[in-house]
Amino acid sequence: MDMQKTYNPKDFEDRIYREWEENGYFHAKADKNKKPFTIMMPPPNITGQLHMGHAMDNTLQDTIIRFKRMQGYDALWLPGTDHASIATEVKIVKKLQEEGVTKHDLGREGFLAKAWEWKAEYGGRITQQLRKMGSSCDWQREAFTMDERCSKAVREVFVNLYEKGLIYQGDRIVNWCPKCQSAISDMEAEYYDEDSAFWHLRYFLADGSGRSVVVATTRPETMFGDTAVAVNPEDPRYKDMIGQNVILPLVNKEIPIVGDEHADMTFGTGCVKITPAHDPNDFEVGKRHNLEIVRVMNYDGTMNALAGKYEGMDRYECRKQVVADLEASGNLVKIEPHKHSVGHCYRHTDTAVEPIVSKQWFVKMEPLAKPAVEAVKKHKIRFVPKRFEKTYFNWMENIKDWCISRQLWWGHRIPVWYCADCGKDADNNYKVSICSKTDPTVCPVCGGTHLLQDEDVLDTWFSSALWPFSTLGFPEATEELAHYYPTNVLVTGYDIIFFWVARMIFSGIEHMQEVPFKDVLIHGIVRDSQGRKMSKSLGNGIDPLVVIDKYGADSLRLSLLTGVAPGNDTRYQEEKVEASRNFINKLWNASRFVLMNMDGTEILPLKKIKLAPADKWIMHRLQSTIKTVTTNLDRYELGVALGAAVDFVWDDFCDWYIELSKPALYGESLQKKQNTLSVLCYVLENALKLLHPFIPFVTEEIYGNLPTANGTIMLAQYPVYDSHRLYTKDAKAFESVMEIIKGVRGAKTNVNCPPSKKVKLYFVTENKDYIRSNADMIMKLAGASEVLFADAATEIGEKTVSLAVSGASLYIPLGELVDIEKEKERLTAEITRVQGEIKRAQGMLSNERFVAKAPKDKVEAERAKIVKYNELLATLTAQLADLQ
RNA sequence: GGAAGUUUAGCUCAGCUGGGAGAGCAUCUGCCUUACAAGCAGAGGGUCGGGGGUUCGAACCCCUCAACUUCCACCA
Repeated sequence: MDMQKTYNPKDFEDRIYREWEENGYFHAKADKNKKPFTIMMPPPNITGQLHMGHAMDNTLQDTIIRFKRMQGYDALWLPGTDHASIATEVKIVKKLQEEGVTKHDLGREGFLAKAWEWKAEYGGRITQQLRKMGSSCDWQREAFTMDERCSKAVREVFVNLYEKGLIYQGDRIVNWCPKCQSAISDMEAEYYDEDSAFWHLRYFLADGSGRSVVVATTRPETMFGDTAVAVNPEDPRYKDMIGQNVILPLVNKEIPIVGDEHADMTFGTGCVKITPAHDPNDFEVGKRHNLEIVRVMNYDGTMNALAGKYEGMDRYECRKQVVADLEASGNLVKIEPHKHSVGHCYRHTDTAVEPIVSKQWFVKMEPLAKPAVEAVKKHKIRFVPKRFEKTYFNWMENIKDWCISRQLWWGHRIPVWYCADCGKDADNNYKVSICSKTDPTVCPVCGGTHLLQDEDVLDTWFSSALWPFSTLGFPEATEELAHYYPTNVLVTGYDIIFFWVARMIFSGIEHMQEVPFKDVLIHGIVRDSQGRKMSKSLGNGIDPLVVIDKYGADSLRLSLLTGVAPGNDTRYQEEKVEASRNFINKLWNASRFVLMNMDGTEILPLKKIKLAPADKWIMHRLQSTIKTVTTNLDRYELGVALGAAVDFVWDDFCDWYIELSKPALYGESLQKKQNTLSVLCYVLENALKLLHPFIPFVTEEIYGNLPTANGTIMLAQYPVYDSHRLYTKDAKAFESVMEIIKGVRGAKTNVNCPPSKKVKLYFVTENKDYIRSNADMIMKLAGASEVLFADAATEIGEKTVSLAVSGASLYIPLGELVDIEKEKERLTAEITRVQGEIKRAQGMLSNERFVAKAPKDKVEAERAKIVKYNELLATLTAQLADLQ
């Protein structure tokens, strides 16, 4: 036994992790004789390192999976990382920029080589961090969204969807980031309010009548792409102009006035310029009226040849110039200040996205969304907490097609080839395209060999969506897939429900014909101590590794789990970590206490011990704690579960039981000592097991020192709630004495009892008779030899005993036992309550429909309640009469 | 415009299907007592955001108002 006086995690955390990993304790063997329990780790992006959010996410998962593993499940927690197409590419480009190189300098292949180097470095860093946290994942099954396994799955899924007609290519308005030079999905655009203006422009009618319409726009530079002006067909102001032409200023082009519902009579001037190539609504209007689509901007945000003399100008510069020119030509009516929100690229937050028409690949969502909604409605998937189902439905029921192509290099390349030999059609599209699971070499039409693969890569979420099965070997029908799929629970933050959770659900249903997980545990985000989001720009992020270095991984984990409720945000505060560390230190020292008193005493199995009342009491408390912790872990109420375990250790075990055990440990009877030590050992061992999922390192370390451990490892077995071990009768008796003691102003005991001294028990109370009548019990339980009374608090000091007693002492400063008036009040209230219950039950029973229709056991339960409460009422009334 | 969440002690937060207002930290008092000063014993501190309602009984259910946060949609 060589435990140090204070807990020092650095002494053992790394060593213990190494032992776990080297001995393969986290490897799930796809054992068919065991029930599987599976969690897929949300793969962190390889863009950098883990932050507090990851720490929280992984602590939750680790706690759950350790719990299940200890319960005997074949528990698989599959780790991995995400290539994070756009995010990573942006980072690499930035790094190259610092070196003075562009990605085009390197070329596609050279760039990808750099990307893989990046992956090796950052991916490795992340997995090291996970180990530091104590994450018990199965490293032998580690996956990466671009490894062979996952890429194969991506290919399979793409081709399947393509063949079903659920993937199509089309010209659509997409959010275009001029900096990434790529399309981004609707969700990747972030909207911020910006101060801008409404430019009111006058367009004259072409008939020379001098009549005009005024359109209001926030993007005057797109006017060159205008192919119509829309007015509401019901609008009396403009009704008669529909069908006529107006002249587009600066370029003197004639465009028609069309009638369309899109124009809101009450908004702006009621006239809208229609620019189908640069606005999603206009695009729709254009389709309805068969308008030409004129794109006037290049993909880098500059104007193209169709903008005439403005060609080559940056979009904002062009805006200025156009406005100036319009003013000069007298077409600018007014400028109205206007605040509106503008989409920005989530990777380049300083860059406004440009809605722009371009050819992209899409997934048709409607047929996929439907069964995905059903699955949740039919409770095949359960969100915890439930309210997030609403968020999910809201999105799924209004879903738009998913733009999956990105004009990037880092990612899964779209498995579509074009035949250069067959050439292009009038619309500049290749005549022949081939979508295939294997790389084609010849054109099936002309037999030519000049095949060109589509340049684009897939949205990074396309591969993440397949994570629950791509990692298990899909499309191969592997044993793992059969055993572990569907997984049990997905743990993630609410910020990612749309991006990821929803897409995994419809992907799982579509490709595996089964939901990917049964439960979705949604947690909040970790904010800083002032409640702000942790972010790079604010510089308020806390590095989990720094915290671990100072306090140890267990303390961090504990602090992240204390008091959390599913779905709620938490704040990171160093004081919480400190408090957690203090608890662990308490546990450490309680363990030291037990081990120090061991002196080579043989530990007996509980069956062979005649338990003293206090022993039975602590066993009873242990059992009910096990029950609370287990049921709450199963409900994903980790905060509640942890709270119960901590309270048990600190309050019941340390503050009471250890104190109560001292007389026996320091007393003369070897038998008593052995018995007590055995119970101490038993309770400690089980407490360690209870806490192990939360704080794995320290519990493992202490466990290794227990004589009962015998070199075994903690993972053995989670304590099982066992009603036979409840010892109800004695425990209840003891508890009632505890009540007596605690009830008198929440007193606690503290025993300071050197060997072979007798214990005197002092009470200061006005209700001596009550104590006397219970004296025997109290003495027995506390191991005291005498019960004495002090007449006043002064006699034993303000608070105590150390003044009054030399040698052994157990002090219990007491005040009033029970305040009679208060007790009367309490009884009266209780009687009212019971009367209420009876009334309620009678009410229910008098309801004929209830009696007729409700399940019989419910009706019986109500009858039983009436009997029970009537008895209770009688005793209460008697008690009240006693007091009078 | 639509939706969700939050509001409980000085701070951070628990409080499960309505039934005695809780924890940690902070503050104050007394203790280096032989597991632990990262500790022990005790104390103070809350009209559970405001108002209304249902109920024998409301932090919890219903209505309403207020403040804060978040998500979605729209923004010519």
